[in-house]
Amino acid sequence: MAIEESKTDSVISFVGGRRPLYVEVMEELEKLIKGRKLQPGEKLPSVEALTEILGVSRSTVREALANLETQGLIIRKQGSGTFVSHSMGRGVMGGLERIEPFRMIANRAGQKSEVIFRDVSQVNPDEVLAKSLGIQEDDFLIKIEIVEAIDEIPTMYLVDYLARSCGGVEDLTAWDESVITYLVEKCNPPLSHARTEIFAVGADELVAGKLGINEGTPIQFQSETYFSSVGEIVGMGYMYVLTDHFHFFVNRRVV
Amino acid sequence: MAIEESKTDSVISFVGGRRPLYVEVMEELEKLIKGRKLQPGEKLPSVEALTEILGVSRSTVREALANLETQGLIIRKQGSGTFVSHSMGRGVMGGLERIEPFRMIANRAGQKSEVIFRDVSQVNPDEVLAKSLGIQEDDFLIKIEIVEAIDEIPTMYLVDYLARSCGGVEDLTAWDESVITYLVEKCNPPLSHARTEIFAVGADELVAGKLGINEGTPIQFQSETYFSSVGEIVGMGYMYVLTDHFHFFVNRRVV
DNA sequence: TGCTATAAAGTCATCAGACGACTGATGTGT
DNA sequence: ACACATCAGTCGTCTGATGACTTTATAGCA
Repeated sequence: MAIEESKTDSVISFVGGRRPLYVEVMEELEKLIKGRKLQPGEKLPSVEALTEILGVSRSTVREALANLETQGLIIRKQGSGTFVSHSMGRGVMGGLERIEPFRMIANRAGQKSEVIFRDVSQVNPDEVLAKSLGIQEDDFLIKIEIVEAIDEIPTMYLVDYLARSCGGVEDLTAWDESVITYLVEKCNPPLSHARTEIFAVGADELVAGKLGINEGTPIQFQSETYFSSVGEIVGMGYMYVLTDHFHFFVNRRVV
Repeated sequence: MAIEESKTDSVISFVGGRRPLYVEVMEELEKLIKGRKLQPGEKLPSVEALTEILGVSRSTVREALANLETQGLIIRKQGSGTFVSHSMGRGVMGGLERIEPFRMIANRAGQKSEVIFRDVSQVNPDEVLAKSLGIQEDDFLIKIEIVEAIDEIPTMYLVDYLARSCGGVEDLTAWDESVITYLVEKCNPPLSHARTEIFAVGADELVAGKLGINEGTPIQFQSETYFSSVGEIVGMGYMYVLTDHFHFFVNRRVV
């Protein structure tokens, strides 16, 4: 079935129309699982049944299921069926292994995040940044500073540095969503993956001031490198998180 | 092609013989990528070519590729080809998103880890553990305490609690590799995935004593839940890490 | 009745072949 | 020099058939 035809035949609605069908199927099933229409441990409809329900072929269903299994959402058992993983217990959140706007993660955890400080400026990179991003020290970068509050408590101080190719100060100033969203939607090539290093440190004067805490307070420090879909480094982010009221988690899998 | 027949027809060698074929294909390709036979950014043989090379069908190759893409090892582009991800840059390390013995992670980072304290005992669960593991408080668990040193500096204090079904005190005492390895290789059903929550806290008296640091020193605290391949919780781990000499990182991906 | 062995149904795994859709390069005409 | 058409390569999707494994139902026997 061609994609164009399937717009009418398939239960699945196509928004972009460009993405592979199996991705749509994945998202559809993901919604069911995360929306608790399917309980942990529950058996999914058989592949045959899903082809009926979703209006796509077996191959497509199977490819979607394969991916969901790799993501740990489901477990397939030959001869038996496909089941929702028990690890999808409470909340079914995506962990740090996924790149998502902070606000989205917080919301899913049932907490309300709010930007209480934001500043965009143009700066020259220091030695470390220049080396990381592969540019000269007399080149410039966009610097975005953000302080987020969770339930009205300042919880996160975030500093992002983006390569010039991602846009100008005006673009980022005008942008009223997250930096992540900007990198994914407005950059070309778009943000594809990142590497985050995680430390525990004592808050220094700057951070303590931003978050309204005492110097030396234990705080989580994350250093993040942003990669575009072609593998270039497009930016770096530094994050200071007070884990008293909010914390991150990671879903891990045996190789 | 049946699995039995493919033993002779396929390039892939079957060790267990029980696992799905596409898993074998995945491992084969993974080896190529990690062994740097295929450089980051390099184009993989086409699906058609791979069916030839590996002696399996198109569907199987595609399912393997789908999974590898979800794992972030490769990127597929319709009409263009399949490419090794650039994130496989230096060293091809797995981050926290993969479950691996601590020592393996440390070694890859060029650091030498050593167990300087280890104790195995049998304990009753407290309320939290009993609830998490779904057992009674008068049931019992295996408790494993470990202190690891990196380059001879005590860096990590690890406490694991395993369900009784995983084995007895003797088994764990005799086991001279990591707890992770034990859960993967000796448990039935084996360890499949885990969820780790990450905090920054000040070291309490116990931890400070174990690691030889001052009370209140900023330290990373990880709380981990182990899931078996059938989705049951098989254990929990608590980890205190001094991030001065060693730290973890996470590879993140856009949806 | 109660147990066991066999049969059947259900489901995932794999194979094979076909065609559509997209990308990138090449070539052609203005 | 530029815009457009063409074409080969490759991934995406569909279909039908068969194998392997699990679970359930059934038949037979003690």
